[in-house]
Amino acid sequence: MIKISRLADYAVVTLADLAQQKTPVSAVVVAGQTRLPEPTVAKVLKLLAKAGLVQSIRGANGGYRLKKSPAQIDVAQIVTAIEGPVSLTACVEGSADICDYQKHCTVKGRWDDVHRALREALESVTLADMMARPKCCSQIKKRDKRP
Amino acid sequence: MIKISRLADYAVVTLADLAQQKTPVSAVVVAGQTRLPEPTVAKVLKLLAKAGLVQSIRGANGGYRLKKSPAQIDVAQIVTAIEGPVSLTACVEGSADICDYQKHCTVKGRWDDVHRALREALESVTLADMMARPKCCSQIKKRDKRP
DNA sequence: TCAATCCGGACTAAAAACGTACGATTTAAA
DNA sequence: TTTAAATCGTACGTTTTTAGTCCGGATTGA
Repeated sequence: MIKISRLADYAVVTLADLAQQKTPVSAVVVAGQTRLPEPTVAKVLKLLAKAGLVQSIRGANGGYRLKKSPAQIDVAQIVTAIEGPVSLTACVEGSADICDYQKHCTVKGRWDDVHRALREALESVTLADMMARPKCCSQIKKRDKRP
Repeated sequence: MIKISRLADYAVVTLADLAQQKTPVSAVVVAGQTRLPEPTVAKVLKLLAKAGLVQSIRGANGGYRLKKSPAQIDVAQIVTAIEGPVSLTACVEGSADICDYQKHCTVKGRWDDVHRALREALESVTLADMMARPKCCSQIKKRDKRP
């Protein structure tokens, strides 16, 4: 299935946590609040900082804080920060990559439309959207373990 | 990066090839025409048949043919046939799966919007769209081999 | 100075994807 | 009726990707 990595999922949770902080918080604190493993949170925050979504403050009392408002951060940015550019296949415009079958490929260059639609979809949902509290349900959902 | 599997990519090429055939063709023939590895093509065709996108005809002179017109087959169907239901994370409505952090997760259930946008994006492009010849470029694009 | 904190890369282990192979089943044609 | 051409289902080994961990170095406030 098409999916994003767990790390990108964590990134959203991490950013949502940061969005609720007034002062910079360390990776350890974020891990504690989100219950995510510390080293992994640290890794995610590093990637987010590199991508410019959060600001890192070094030294004692340092930590991270959002660099933009939640409404300015969309899912595409988050995913890109963690996993690199969104691209479904190797055969994407501008890609330096090339598949071996290109010579005989009849759909050459035709993934671009899909790719564009996907990117727009991811850009249409912001962090603020994802933080909006659902009115009900989620809290009371009962789940089974699968076999 | 968000990406689909190579198998799904092959599926598109395979379907595009089938779309140009008048009579049923075997997996071996499709492999020859597309230059894709035979066993892999066979696997892809099996999956496509199970999903109802192609019709399989067993026995001598058997093979596969499209069950719908290229305009009726969208990318979402193809990807779903190969990789199963499109879902970005475990935390999707209706999923039997559950992540361990759900109790403290502030974005619980909030991937659904993204998920929906993504699915619509994939449904908006059909096989017919992907087979439409680009007016120019693709054919003459020169590429380098990668190192 | 000292302690807290980020930085960057390297490394290991686990999971998924890929490609392949094989025996069973079906069916058209000889 | 026999034979050959196909698909079907499953199982397996390898490769690739992802997740998670760790450590030494750099930065900064107290």
